[in-house]
Amino acid sequence: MGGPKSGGVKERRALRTFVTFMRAYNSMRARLEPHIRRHGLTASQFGALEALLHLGPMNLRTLGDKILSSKANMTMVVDNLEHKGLVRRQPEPSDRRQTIVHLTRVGRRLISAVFPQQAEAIAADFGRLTAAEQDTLARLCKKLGRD
Amino acid sequence: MGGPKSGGVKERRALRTFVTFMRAYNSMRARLEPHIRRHGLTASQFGALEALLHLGPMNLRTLGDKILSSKANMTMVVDNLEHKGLVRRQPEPSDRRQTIVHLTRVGRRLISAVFPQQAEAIAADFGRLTAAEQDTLARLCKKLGRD
DNA sequence: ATCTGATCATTCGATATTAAACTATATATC
DNA sequence: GATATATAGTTTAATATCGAATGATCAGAT
Repeated sequence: MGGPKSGGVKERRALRTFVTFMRAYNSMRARLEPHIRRHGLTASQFGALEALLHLGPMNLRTLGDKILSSKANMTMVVDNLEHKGLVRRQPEPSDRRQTIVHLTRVGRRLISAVFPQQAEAIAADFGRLTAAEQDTLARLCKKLGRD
Repeated sequence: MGGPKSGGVKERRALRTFVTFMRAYNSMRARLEPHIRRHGLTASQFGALEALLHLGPMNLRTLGDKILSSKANMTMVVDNLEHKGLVRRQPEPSDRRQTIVHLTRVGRRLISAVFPQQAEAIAADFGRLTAAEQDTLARLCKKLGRD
């Protein structure tokens, strides 16, 4: 278990790795987010539009699961996207508890234009790593990501 | 540059790695944050208290830099910590623009108790990786984190 | 047919977060 | 010393975020 105060060797190594991991995440986010905001979108709004583009219309709950956001928050995000005319809500007759979110034509055009730029920025960012290094990173992240 | 629609091989690999990386981050955060919240602290509040414990009193700007948060946000975070009696603001006579944030005795006791538990939880989380894997992860994250 | 428990979306209240405008103070330049 | 520029912190307005409570609806059990 290590010393009583400073934590053991294992703990110190984990903390060191954790801090580096968080820094990498934040650093990448700091580089990528301004790109999205330049189009007047927040990260959540971008995530929602991207999910709708690539997975098709879905209800709020499912959309929230995709972008790792609570139900309560999705109401807000979809509200704001709706105000911008990028999505619309459609009642689901087969289950009247549900509301299906669709991209509007404007929304589809916007995310279709923004996503490739974002993908390119991500690729540029990961260009710091070789292909083999990316595969290693992905493998390690998968082990961390499971729950 | 790859195909006109789907992006090149490099881009697809980067996107795949990116998604896995984000999932790992979110998964870890989801496991660690409830732990902090059980003590009535938010992630930002925990980060601020931790910085004050390990680095000593500092002004709002510096504290914001440490926990990667804007000046405006620090005003709010420190406000809330002050309301809870965990920190106090102290005017800096040598530069009257500045306000130094100190831990109170209660705040110090709280973070001194909570931090080791959090460190332990992080260590448990990273226990999914071997020591060598953690070092590899840290090395790759360092390459991603620079800017 | 009705009751019970689960699910979907919304609302509410609190905190986080940023950008931009603002105040007060400090520093540099002339 | 006056003026210009920069910095620290706050305020404001907008969005994000969560937990908890609510209302409507659905599905399964009795």
